[in-house]
Amino acid sequence: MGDNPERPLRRVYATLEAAYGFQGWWPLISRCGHTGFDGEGYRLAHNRHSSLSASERFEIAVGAILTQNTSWQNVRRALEVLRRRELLSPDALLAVPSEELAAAVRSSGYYNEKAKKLRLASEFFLEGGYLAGARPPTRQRLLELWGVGDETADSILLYAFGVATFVVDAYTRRLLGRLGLADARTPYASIQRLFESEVPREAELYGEYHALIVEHGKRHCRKRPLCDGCPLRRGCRFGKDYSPES
DNA sequence: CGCCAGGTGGGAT
DNA sequence: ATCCCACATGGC
Repeated sequence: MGDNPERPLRRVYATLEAAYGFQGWWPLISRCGHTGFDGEGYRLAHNRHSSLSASERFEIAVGAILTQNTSWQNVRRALEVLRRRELLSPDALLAVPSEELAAAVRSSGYYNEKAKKLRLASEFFLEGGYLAGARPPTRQRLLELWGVGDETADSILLYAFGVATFVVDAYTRRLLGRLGLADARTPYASIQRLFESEVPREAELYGEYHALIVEHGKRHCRKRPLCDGCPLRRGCRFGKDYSPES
């Protein structure tokens, strides 16, 4: 995958994979088998050799909500607190007072709203029986949940349930903008369609692609771009050797 | 200090 | 449909 000039997003994938290597998202604190803290990264978990437990699925959904407009660093601390207090299950989470839950996720910001979102999501998963049978909810059902929008719904579907839906986030939008493939007003669904029409519809591939975009977003494609050494310099409007064709 | 980080819902235009 | 805003912490 990667060298079809008609499909620029295949080439982008190949370039990012070559530059950063296999990512293997989603980062799961419960799979690192240790106590504490490791500076940059928890081990990645979701790859084709390992399927997820109900508890891991729930942790992913919680992380997807907590990371709304928030750095993963801050989310990770909150997840650690939740784990230490044994609140990383829908039942346990619903059993504590809202104020206590909010305090636990304080570091992730918007903690009152996020506490409410976590409670609603917990009820949703319990009542739908989604975690037990690993039977994914529909996208539409997820979107009916207060606090779950397009990106969060797709993240949960893709990373917690292995449904092949492409996740579009701020990094994705920014990258496509700089590559001249979208602009600030391109709707979520259009960007998603762009990827899904070009990239073979496989959950592993979508998961890896999104992870690579996030890595690229952190290393180079920030709001203020760091074009030095950027693997996508060629073909990017911010790069020195911009050329629309290549 | 100010800006930024893997958004979302509610309200006004 | 499309803007505008509140929501909030921690790192640089």
